[in-house]
Amino acid sequence: MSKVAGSNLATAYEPWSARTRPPVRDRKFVESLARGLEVLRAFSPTENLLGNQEISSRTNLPKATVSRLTYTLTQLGYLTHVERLSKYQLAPAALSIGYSALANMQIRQIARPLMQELADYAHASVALGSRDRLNLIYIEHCRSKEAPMLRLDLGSRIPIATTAMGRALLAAMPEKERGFLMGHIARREGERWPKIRAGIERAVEDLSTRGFVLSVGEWQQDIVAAGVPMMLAKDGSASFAFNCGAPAFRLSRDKLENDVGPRLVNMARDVEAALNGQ
Amino acid sequence: MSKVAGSNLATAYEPWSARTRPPVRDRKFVESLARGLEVLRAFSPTENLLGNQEISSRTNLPKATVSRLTYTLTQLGYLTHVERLSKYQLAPAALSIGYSALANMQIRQIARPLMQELADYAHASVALGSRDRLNLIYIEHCRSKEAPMLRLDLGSRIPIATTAMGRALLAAMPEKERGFLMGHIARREGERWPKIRAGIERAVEDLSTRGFVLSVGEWQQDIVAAGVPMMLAKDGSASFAFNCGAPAFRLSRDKLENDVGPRLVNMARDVEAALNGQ
DNA sequence: TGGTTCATTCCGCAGTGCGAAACCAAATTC
DNA sequence: GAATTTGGTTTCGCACTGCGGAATGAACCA
Repeated sequence: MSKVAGSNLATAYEPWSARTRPPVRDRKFVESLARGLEVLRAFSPTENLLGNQEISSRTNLPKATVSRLTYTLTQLGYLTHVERLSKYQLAPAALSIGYSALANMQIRQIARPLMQELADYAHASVALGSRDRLNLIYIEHCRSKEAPMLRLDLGSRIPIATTAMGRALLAAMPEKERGFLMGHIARREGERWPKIRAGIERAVEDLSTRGFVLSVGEWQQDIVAAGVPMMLAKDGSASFAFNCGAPAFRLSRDKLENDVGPRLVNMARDVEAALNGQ
Repeated sequence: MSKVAGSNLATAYEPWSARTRPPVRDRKFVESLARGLEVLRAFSPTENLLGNQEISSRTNLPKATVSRLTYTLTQLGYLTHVERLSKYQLAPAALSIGYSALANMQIRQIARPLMQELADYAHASVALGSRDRLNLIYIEHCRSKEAPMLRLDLGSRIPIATTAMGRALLAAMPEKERGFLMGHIARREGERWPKIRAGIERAVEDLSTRGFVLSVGEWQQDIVAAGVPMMLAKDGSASFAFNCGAPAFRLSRDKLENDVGPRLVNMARDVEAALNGQ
């Protein structure tokens, strides 16, 4: 099945923005559904209030189309129309979808206790994420009691290119797929690309030599973290990654490299084993 | 604007299932988007793995259509196809939408500390929810430290008809809208309707006399809770509700009625004031 | 009053999305 | 191992949906 049209590569669908018009005509693909979802995606924690115009420019969809889509989404309760300055905002219905997703992932139940254990041990934050386009989405997150740090909740998106978790995933995926994603990242980052690229290449290196990768202040100033991938299927689909991180002053690089990193690797192996055992 | 087609009443869109074919032809409404989203909604924490057939029956969409929609949603990363027994499952992308929704609601930041305070005081759970069709969706939730109880996470759905939170909302909405929703509930509940109806009517009564409503074991055996509505706009849109609940053995009915309930009302007023102050 | 900026609505047409039915594949049963 | 069942996918021709450029409307501003 799925003789997939276009540039699909293990569902590495384009992260545009500019949906370059369907090069092949795929009779199975429902365009207007995709467009509608693209509208929902245009919203983010920082860009939370958007007018039709803005949505239109962010998604590259014609104004008239956006108007109809927002109308529909509002009818259905996924958006609310803020009269005051006629813009739209995500509404609760949008939540309900996502959270059914969370409830289903048995990987979370299995991983959580182990993650918490490590978090407590390292006085750090341990998270589990999965890729979505060029981001990672947190699907589980444990923090140590005494170190309430930057609060990333379930569902948060972090970039794939500069974070430990993201690089772990990149480093672990098939060459070809990585190349594909890197292409997109490059296009997006422009200026900063060479540096980012170096980081990724180091990650590939690190992963093969020590089993985990690092990000030391490369995503957020003063945050250090280690990352470990976990590929559940050999084809690269169903892939997750863990990170373990903390503010630099709380977690020395030495400890990260020689203690926490290796433990994170073990933890990932344990989760993997438990999952296969199931 | 929004000379709305069909039976829309303050976005009280049908909770079907059976989308009775658009009686009026609404040129603005994008049907296939609605259908695609309906497919996503078919999944729930309990029904987490669905095949095309099952989706088809749950949504009343023809097989062929569902096939195309699931194909599309999979392409986009909202569903994953579980090879093993060819069914679909919600994927992380579904999460990311919901998360952005949460992050935006300033009501949460304002309400949280007050909610936590009450939760601690009452050794109970305090939640804030908003309506979505015939459910409520938790958008904030605080529990007392020493009473880890049934774990309802953000995004959980609870029924509107039997819970304190739901009835609070029902009781507070305009007569006409309530009637409309009750019609749907009735149709859905069949047998149980008379009892449920009585509960709702008592809620209307309770709300006007004491400002809060109760649900004593009517949703879950042994769970007692009080509920208070909060209407932000006079038109009934943008409406939320709070609850405060606990296992029966931990919270006596007396305390609920005479202490916790009134406090919950005060809390809601405070939040309201703070929001208007903003 | 004329110039901006946005949203909505029009309207004719292209082509998408539809869905009954045919087709397949895998698992069961006889 | 043929026949049935159960689900998923594909076909195919057509209706009508959804499209989008352009016109219209509605605020706001100077």
